[in-house]
Amino acid sequence: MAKRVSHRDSICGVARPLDAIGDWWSLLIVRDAFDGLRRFGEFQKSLGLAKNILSARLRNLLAHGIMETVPAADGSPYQEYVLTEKGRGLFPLLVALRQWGEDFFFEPDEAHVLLVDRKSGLPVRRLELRAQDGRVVGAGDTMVRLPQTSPENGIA
Amino acid sequence: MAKRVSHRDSICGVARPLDAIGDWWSLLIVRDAFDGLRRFGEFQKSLGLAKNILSARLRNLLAHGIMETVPAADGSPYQEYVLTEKGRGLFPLLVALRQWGEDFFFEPDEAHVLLVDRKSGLPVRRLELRAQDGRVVGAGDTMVRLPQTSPENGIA
DNA sequence: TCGAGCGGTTTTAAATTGAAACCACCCTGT
DNA sequence: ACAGGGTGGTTTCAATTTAAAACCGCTCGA
Repeated sequence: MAKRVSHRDSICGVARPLDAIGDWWSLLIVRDAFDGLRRFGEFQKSLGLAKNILSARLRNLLAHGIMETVPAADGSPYQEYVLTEKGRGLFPLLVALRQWGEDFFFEPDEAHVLLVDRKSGLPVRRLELRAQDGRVVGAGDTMVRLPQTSPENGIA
Repeated sequence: MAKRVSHRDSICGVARPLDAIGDWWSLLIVRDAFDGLRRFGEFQKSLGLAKNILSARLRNLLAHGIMETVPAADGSPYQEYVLTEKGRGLFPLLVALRQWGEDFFFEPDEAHVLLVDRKSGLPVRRLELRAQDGRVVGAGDTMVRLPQTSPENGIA
């Protein structure tokens, strides 16, 4: 469960969150939670994974503060799993993943779900990274700056 | 290697790309590739993973068209691994992951790398999802529309 | 009080991971 | 020619993780 990462990775800002999510199942659970699923059985039916795995993944998400349990909500004596603010912070990541999937994993004419703005019903725009002045920047237009040392290339 | 996902997932637009990436190591390899790393040994030294694992992950990334091998580049008789356009399409996802990490995985005063605009040297803006009319939309402002059926809630 | 649904845990086999050893190829020096 | 080192892997094997299935306990309604 606790995958050890190198020091370089622990400061890098990418490996640490990856470690918290755990594995892909966790991300699919989070996606379903955004969909409004809350109950153990709902996740299990939606994802089709074994109950012990789901149990372990939920426990991990709870331990990392990505989800939390709330007592009842609709009378039943069971608890429900809901996203915390930290968990809701994963929304852009899921959108990025979805848009990447739309770009490269579906044939142009292949049917797939579409993320639309609830108010207008129109598809949302593409995620774009912008600099402070509003320019859209790509990977090559960015670099990472290390904490106190001199700048260095890449997006590390 | 080939994790089976349900039909619901195969159309969902999230599970399919997840399956292609494979696991977290692959995403760290892609991150390093954005950093300019190209050689087997560079990846291995940077990530500190076993050579057989790196070999398997690179093979998987090649198989999914996320990276490709190019013959030489600098005289050496070896091949190099570079991102394809599909692989470069993962940039927003990595940025989303990084920004989430910055938000929730570092103490306010804790040193961490910063993604900056290369031209201005200033930090990049936050990724924002916008509707066609330019409004910033969050998870609750969106829904998914299935291919030919009636609309349905959630971000599925 | 019986049974069913829900939410797990335990058990067990199978698959995956990862460390280390091994190997092949090319280049360099002598 | 050939010894040695760097690079890029594959193979081997033990240990961990995964996953399916059985089991368990609780609550509720009949």
